[in-house]
Amino acid sequence: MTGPKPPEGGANPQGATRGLRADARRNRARILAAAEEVFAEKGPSASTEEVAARAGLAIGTVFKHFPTKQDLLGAIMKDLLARLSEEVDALASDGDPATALFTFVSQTVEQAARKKTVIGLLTESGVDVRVADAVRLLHEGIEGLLSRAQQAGAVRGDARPDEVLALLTAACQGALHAGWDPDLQHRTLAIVFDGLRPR
Amino acid sequence: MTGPKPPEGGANPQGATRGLRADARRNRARILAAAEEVFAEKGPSASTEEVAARAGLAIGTVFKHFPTKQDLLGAIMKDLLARLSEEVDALASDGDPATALFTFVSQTVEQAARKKTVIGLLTESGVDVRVADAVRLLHEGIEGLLSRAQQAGAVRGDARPDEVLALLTAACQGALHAGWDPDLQHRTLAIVFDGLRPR
Amino acid sequence: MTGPKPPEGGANPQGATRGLRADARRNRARILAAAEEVFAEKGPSASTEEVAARAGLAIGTVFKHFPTKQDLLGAIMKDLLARLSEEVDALASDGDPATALFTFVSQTVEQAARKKTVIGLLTESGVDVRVADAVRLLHEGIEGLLSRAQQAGAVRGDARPDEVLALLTAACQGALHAGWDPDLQHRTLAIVFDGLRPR
Amino acid sequence: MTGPKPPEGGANPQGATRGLRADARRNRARILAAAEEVFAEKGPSASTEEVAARAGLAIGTVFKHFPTKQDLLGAIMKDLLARLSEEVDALASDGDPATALFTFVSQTVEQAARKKTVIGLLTESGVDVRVADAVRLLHEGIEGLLSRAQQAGAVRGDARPDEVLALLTAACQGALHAGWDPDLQHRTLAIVFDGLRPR
DNA sequence: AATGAATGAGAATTCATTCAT
DNA sequence: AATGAATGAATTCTCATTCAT
Repeated sequence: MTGPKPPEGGANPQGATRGLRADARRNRARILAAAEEVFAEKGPSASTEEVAARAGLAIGTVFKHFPTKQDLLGAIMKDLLARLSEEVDALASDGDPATALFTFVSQTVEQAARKKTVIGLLTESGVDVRVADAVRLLHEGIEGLLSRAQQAGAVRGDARPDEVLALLTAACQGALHAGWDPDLQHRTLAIVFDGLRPR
Repeated sequence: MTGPKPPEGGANPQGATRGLRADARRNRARILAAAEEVFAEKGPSASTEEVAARAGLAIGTVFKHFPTKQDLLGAIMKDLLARLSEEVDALASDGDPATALFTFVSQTVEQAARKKTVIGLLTESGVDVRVADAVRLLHEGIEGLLSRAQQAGAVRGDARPDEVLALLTAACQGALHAGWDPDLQHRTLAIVFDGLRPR
Repeated sequence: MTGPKPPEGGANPQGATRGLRADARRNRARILAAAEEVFAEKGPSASTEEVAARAGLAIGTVFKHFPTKQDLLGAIMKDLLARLSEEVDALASDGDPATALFTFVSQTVEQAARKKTVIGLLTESGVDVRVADAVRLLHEGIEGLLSRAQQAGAVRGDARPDEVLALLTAACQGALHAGWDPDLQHRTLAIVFDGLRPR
Repeated sequence: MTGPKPPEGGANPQGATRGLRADARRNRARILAAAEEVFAEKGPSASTEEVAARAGLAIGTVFKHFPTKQDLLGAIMKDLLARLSEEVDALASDGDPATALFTFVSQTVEQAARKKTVIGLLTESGVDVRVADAVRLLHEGIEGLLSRAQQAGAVRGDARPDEVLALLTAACQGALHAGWDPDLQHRTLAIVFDGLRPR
């Protein structure tokens, strides 16, 4: 036996894609993109078949990459959370501490509305273990943003991270499901931010 | 031929129950109650069969009253909106203008969390005609509550009804899907309310 | 609510069919008959769809009666065992003790070959609880037949019931899967019966 | 161009392995061994993928050697029959004529039970052409064993080879599917052997 | 030759909806 | 009006087989 020859994938940040052939990795990404779109538009009860069609792949390929629908949903969340964490980190390192938190929230809500992502599912309720780590990561990132904003005097001292996350998810949900237009979105967030400022 | 005995179409607020025999009206109510519970617990993808079982009726009876599942979901929403409107009206007539709006919001969010009702669907996106009226009614009620609160100086003058509704639905969604515990719910709403107060 | 009106099914021996409407009971029987044929011909991996087609019913109907394929297989076995037990009882009450056991075995093997039933699966290995009772019943019946035959001096005294059942199932399997012709079947059983006689 | 190097088609008993490179021949053997195990454990509906995994090879390699699953099953049978024929030959040449037949049957049944091989499929019904030769070979071997035993006075003169094969397959099936324990197996065969002895 | 990703037909199961009783 | 059995399309998941690497 000559043994398998994994294309030694160098330093790849996406753990799940390591050890996959180039084409498989490409398809995996396509599936995730398609799934994010489809589930955002039709909710988590959309069919896996439709995800496959949107990705331009056969249904079997989707199930080969994600053996159950739950796995697929979980992978989307993990991906989404990872992206948000990156944004948090970016803002934390080069943003103005006084506004970085608000920028992050605005940005995320806008994205939720625009890309109709499944952020509504990105919370701790019903999340399986595989996603839990990613959630914790985001928590910590927000915690950092918040404490900086508080030190800068931009946010009241008694606000806690879980409240910020609650407001964030609520706003995303609202923007997503109730179809807020940009103006309404802006005005609504203005009120929320006012609530977060020191009196 | 004796024919059915419509109990005179007097002034019956529940439009859909006019012209039904007493037992049929009772069944209709039972179905709605069961459906609200079931869909709350398992989401809108729960089966109609289960609704029938919970109501102690045969599946055929459910479909006799609500020809499609959509009709059933629509009826629940209408019911829910009607109940909310009633609460608004009650608060408008005998509540303290300065606090009635906040009370209403708190109350509604708490209910959403506790009863896990389908309030998430109670927005204008994707609402069929039959529910539109009920939504408008709630809008108007909130408008009244808001303007009173503003006149009493409890809420900033530049807040608009659609922002309040946006915050309400967002909070309900958050409470519902992210599983806020009572404490988190309270603290989060406190921030929102602070944002609504005059500076 | 008027409540369901089960057609008070009198004295019905088939426990599982009690409380079913006449048409449902008829269909249940049709499904079992079709399933017995199909699984006998193609083995247990034959599709439920084919069973439905053979029964002239929609696939949903089959799954309504037997929620899983396992349930269907289990029901067939139970049925088959019940039928065998009846034959044993009949032979025990009016047959000649000296020959009843051999008659039963011959008869059963012949039937297995002719009707291609799934008798091969009628053993204790991998049998779920629902069938266990039926198996026990058959055991007891054979035990009775055997002890009578021994008392009549037709069968050696040291033969045990489990050996008889083993020979029976083996012969059925052989007849079924190896396609014994009537002559071969007869000659083979003659040898087995000789082995069971006192020396 | 150098081309493949067929290791001269000398006198190789395993027809199918002629003309294969050494590593390919090794893989073929590995696949057969894995397949025998897997199909024994899970029945013929086990997946080819699992066979590949057990063999430590890629699925493509399995299909390269055996273009269809049927081919794989057929090859296993042929292998098994060949092994049985060898045992028959060995017993015929150095065993006691009076007991060789019984030894062979006992041995084979025990193996069937222990290794849960696919012997159940080793009969004439549904056997494809590729296996037919091997079956014929076994027939002849048994015929030899039987006539010797008859000449030695250990088996009744009127027993015919097809009866012996029928009893053998039946016993294997029984042992395999009904899960006979060693004790039951022994007692059951004792009866069968008694039936084969001269009275 | 070997690999393993992709394919897509097929299988089990669910469920909204219809209709005979 | 109510019942609940039947329907069949849709869905999730499996697996034999093909084929680009």
